[in-house]
Amino acid sequence: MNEIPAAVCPTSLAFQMLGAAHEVEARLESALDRIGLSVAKFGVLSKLVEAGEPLALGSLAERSCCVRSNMTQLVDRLEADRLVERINDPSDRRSVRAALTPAGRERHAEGAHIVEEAGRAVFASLDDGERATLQRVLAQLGRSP
Amino acid sequence: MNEIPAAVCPTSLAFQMLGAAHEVEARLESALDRIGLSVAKFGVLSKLVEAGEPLALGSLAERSCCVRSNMTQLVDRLEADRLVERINDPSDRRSVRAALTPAGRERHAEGAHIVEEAGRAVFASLDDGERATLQRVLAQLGRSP
DNA sequence: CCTGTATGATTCACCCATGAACGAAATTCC
DNA sequence: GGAATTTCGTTCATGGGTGAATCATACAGG
Repeated sequence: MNEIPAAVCPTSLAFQMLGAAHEVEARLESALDRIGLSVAKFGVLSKLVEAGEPLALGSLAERSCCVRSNMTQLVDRLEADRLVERINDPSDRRSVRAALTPAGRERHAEGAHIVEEAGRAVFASLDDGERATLQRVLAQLGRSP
Repeated sequence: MNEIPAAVCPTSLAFQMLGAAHEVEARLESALDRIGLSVAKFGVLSKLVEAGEPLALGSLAERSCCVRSNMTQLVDRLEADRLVERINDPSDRRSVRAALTPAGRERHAEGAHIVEEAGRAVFASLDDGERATLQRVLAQLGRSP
């Protein structure tokens, strides 16, 4: 059976995708909430850990695929949490770099653990092949635009 | 090749999924923006069209998988756009029902057209089999929790 | 030099979403 | 009938996101 799959309605597929992603995000969000992080905050910490050095807010916004004004506020909150610090760039006085604090580095490590767990739970109902297919299809979806 | 797919990292898969959904949502959002709608507003109009009758805000919130306070504001904005109207329920004076206006019904029809187009464009890089697989995997993801 | 122009961050107004607190109305249970 | 409880919508504070406007600084070209 199922040799000739019926054409999939693009509208319902799109909304199904948004719904599923909403579900996944809610699960990560509630897991991270246990250590006072959000998906957005964890994302910023990850970028800083990856980079291995303080990053200008604009660069951070670009890597996070969001606008600069958003990063301003996100870093405001992260700074209030004492997880990052703003430092001035002497070589360009317009620029402000976000630097991880030791607490930020540590919180990111805890977050990475939690996200790994939560991710595993979310995709537990899929077998290895389905996960690989999903990854391939999502990547394809990102490449075309 | 690829007989034994490497295990997929759940963290990166989760973030890839959020990123792809963000992309899809942004495309729908920008398409709907041309007629002054958003994905959230279109969703509410759709629920009202489906139901074929005015719906209480609580019921609308439940069908949209969001909290009631959110629906209050969403209906505020839809009412400001003259696309829905609040009507009192004489049989339960606590209840407020949202009713489509003729403009709302018409705007929904335009939106449905636009979303269909945009959805088709978004998934254009996938073949029929991939779309069917994606749908199946997303459904599976939603069933397990 | 100095006058544009481009770029970095911020502020502001807005949209969407959540949860807690609240008042009003319906229900339940003496 | 009246007290306690539940349910409905709203309001408020907060978090996360966008785009437009603004200010300071850097970087041209004359």
